[in-house]
Amino acid sequence: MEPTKSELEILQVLWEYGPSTVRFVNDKLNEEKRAVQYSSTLKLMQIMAEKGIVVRDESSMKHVYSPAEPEDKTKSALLGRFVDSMYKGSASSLVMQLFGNKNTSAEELNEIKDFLKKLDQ
Amino acid sequence: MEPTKSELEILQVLWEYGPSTVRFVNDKLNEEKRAVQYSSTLKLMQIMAEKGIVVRDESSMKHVYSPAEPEDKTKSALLGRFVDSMYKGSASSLVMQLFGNKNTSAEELNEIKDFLKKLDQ
DNA sequence: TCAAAGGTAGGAAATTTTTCGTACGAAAAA
DNA sequence: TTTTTCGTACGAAAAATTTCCTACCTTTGA
Repeated sequence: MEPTKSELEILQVLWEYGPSTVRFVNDKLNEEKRAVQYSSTLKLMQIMAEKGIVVRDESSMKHVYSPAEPEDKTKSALLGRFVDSMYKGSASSLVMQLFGNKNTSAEELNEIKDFLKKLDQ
Repeated sequence: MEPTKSELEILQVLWEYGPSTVRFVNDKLNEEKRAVQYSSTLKLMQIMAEKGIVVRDESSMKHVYSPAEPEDKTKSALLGRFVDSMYKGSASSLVMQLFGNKNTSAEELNEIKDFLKKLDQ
């Protein structure tokens, strides 16, 4: 399913730190993003569990949440949708825009060149 | 400002076909996307004008709407935000994901290689 | 033992986004 | 001229998202 903006923030915490409790996620959100009440984060994560975006381990009192899908799969899907809607599905258009006007570092550029070389082999 | 999903659909019509009336945009949405009432599209475009996302030419009875910002600028901003939030700002990560698991055509790949070559010159 | 701390559940309010009904004016056609 | 068509304005409803209050249960520690 389609994570909303707030849900994506939560997913990002789970991706970065692995399976987590609501308390942990809420702390990270407050540290890294913005002020948000514990019960808001709780509610949102419960909703995500209902939707099947995350799975919940209830074996202990402190429920532990994990992404239902692998990070890569979700990111790929979101990226794909982004390319489709913004660049009519043209990945190359996206890349050109990325490097055409953004000040992307030479380092980044080299990484990509290496990567593309390896794709050929 | 931050276009919503529906607003983005409207922007895309304006980008593709140039300055347009509500009627025209509404027709395109119905042809290309989904059923939506004329008055819904009208309302949305009026809101977008209030927000400053589009500008409205009221000189004729049929108001003509245009994007307030150049297509590239808006797309770059959105893409930038996407990279920041999804790939911690790493453009190369994004590109690798794009080609790592999606079935991107060889043609697309070549376009990008050519593009990168030109960037060096 | 029992108070305090910390956990979940759930409803409801607030906000944002989206949709549409209706009023009304201008233009075009009969 | 009169009717029909086509346009905007506006309010409000509906839907989706986000936030928080409160109840209540479990664990911990004094």
